Amino acid sequence: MEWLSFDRRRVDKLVSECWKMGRPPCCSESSDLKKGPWTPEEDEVLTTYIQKHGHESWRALPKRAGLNRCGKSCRLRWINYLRPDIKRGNFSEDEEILIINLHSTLGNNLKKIVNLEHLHYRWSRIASQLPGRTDNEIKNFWNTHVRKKLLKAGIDPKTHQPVPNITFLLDTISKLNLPLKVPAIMSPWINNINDQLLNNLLQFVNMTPLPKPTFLDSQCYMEEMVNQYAINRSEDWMEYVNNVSLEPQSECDSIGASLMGSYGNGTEIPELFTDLKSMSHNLFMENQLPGMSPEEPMNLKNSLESNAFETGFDDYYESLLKI
DNA sequence: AATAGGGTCAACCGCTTGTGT
DNA sequence: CACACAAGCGGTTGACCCTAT
Repeated sequence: MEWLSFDRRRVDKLVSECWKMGRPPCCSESSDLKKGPWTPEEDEVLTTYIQKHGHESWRALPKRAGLNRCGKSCRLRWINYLRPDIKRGNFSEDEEILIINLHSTLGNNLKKIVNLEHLHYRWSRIASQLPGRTDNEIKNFWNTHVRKKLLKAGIDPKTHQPVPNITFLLDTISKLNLPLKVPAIMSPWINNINDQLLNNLLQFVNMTPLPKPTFLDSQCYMEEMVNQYAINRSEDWMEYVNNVSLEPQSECDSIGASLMGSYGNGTEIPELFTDLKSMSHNLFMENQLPGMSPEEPMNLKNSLESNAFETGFDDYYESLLKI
């Protein structure tokens, strides 16, 4: 029970620290300090106090100023809203371009190279280049405007690279003339055709490119999953998958799991199709790929739903290529 | 007119980093 | 070096607003 002891150590540490200090942590839930939107009166009190005394200690500030808020809340309110040099209003086109440029250069600083989930954008560093704008404001602007704009233009907002086009990928696959023992779209994983195609497919499935250092690992991982499943074909396989060192993307898991089902003797095709259908549905209806015409997702979905079970792999594959 | 759904953004939460002792 | 505390940071939430039906 390693995971349990880890959590417990952490919790014990926090609890003992609280007892030692003889007070609850800042902004604890049990505290009766006010939360939520600030009133104009509170703003006035905070502004007046800071203009008169500054903010050398945020923790001590609310008590001295007579505010029933925690220091953290006061700090946020001052920095993001009350500061006199705050520039309010819409972002200009120049600001937007600058944000995108800064995001592409500063944004890819990886805190931990090994895991994309830990990719942190340096909003504060970006904000420091835009006088009067706060990191919070830029972060919101990015998430609500710029991100969507880039996606619409077919650019991955995380990498600033063009997103691979599904039609192009299917066309490429069709030229490879693969045996259709498994759905052709899945073949690259087990046939090891070429790295670029596999990478494109992984990008397509995950919506973002895999980090370069782990790409080959992902390929080996997929192949190893196939081998392990072919050898064991038992519930132990899931245990194996859960214990490998490389963390797979969840979508890859789903494809891998589907692929495993058909790899050994091909008797689990219906399950494979079920997974493919739901996977395709999720990919095309929920995460609509940028750069596609509006009809494409629906066409593919219809094609999958109407053809997959009745006509078998070859027709299914053909129907994909016709889109 | 009512309301469902989506967009926006201020504020919060939890974790990390920096600093002083 | 270890610890305690403050401050900073990025991700997420939820209230509010607008628009389409």
